[in-house]
Amino acid sequence: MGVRKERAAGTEAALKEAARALFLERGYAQTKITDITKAAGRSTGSFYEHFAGKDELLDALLADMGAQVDAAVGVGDQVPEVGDQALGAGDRAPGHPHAHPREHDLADRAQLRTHVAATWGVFRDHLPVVVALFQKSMAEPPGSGRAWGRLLADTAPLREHLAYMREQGRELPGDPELVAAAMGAMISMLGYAAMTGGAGLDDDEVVETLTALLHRGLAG
Amino acid sequence: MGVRKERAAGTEAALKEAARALFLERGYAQTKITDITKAAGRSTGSFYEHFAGKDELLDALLADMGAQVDAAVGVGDQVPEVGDQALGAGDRAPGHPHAHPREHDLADRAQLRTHVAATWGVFRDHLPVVVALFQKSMAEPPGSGRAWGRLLADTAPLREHLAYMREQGRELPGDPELVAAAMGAMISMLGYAAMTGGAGLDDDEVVETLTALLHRGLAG
DNA sequence: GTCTATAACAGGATAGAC
DNA sequence: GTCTATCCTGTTATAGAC
Repeated sequence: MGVRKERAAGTEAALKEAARALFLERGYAQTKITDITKAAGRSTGSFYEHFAGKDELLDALLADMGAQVDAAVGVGDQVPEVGDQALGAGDRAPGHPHAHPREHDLADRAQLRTHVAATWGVFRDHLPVVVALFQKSMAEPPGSGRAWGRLLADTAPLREHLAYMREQGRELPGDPELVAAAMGAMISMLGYAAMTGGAGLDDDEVVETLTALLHRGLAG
Repeated sequence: MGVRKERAAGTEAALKEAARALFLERGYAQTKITDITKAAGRSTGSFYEHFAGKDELLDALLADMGAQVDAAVGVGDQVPEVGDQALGAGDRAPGHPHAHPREHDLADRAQLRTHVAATWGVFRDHLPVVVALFQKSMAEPPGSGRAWGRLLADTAPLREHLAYMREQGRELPGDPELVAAAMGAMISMLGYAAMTGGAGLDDDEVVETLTALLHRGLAG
């Protein structure tokens, strides 16, 4: 962190960092490759030396995020699936390493809260990437139906938890798949809106509120 | 409906209809003006005789939708605000005519269901426009914070209901504004995903499930 | 690896005849 | 009002020197 920035960090890192900042500020589609190179202080030609295009850059950012999330939660540890649920599990590398126990009881307030908080935390910690991913997925052809497929995929672990609950005789508000999708939709959409614009919002308060709402909703 | 289509219906109507179909199929951003004119069997130049651009075309579609929704619910009638809540209330014409009673009790299952069903119905009945609006708003610069502002605006009536409930001494899962936003986020995101891809989904089942989830969540 | 310059190509919007 | 033809702008991607 000398007078001149850590240019030694490498062009690739500089491009990534610039991209993160711009994706968060202007959005994915609005950020042109030349914007990124300009912000990073590099040339257009140099960009293509490192990435085949904007999509591939986002892939790289996604991989970085995946690695950090994995490192943060540890393999086989708790609530890793909510990280996936945040968005992008479908786009993630092959074979998600998380073999997650379906016995987590979401009717238990503490466990539910942990799940909600984990998702919220991933949003918070990787906002630029999550935002870019979200925007990109929302720009897809509606007719493809991929939004639904993604939502189902991202909430699959949640669905498993709910299915297990039902097997235990607990009464749910509806089909586990649908309820899981509804929960995921709520958290991700609210997360996107709140974190890109909810200035005075306290993360704990939001997690607390969502937990309360869903806890009552699920446990009755 | 003769051999050759009702070309007499007018170019403007043809363009609108083509736009609706394409917005739903390919998405708003991906639909080029030339795509619309081609589908409508008109020329590029003709398009600009009727609309200043794609945005203005969407405005026109939105106005049509607004008129239909107003006609359907009647002024001063029940649950018109959920129509707004669906999306776009902020983009709507000045002075929303709906003076909606805040005394609606969302802890009452029937009233809650009516609200949920109304929102869902607007999605269903005006899917192309809602989808286009949704996509367009998600493409905006995240840094502008408009997503949050829109969510708050669209759920304002909901918030009023919740605030009233709280005044009546009922305990909510959290701040009315936040809870309303969460509810709106859930319904709109799930609606988008489900209606653009949830093939075998039954509307009644979804409304029933959402109502159950939220009813428990709010009423405890 | 990095740069400058430029090719290649959308896509939006307009001009002017009919 | 509608058409065809064209202009113009912004962006991606590449070529080729350093």
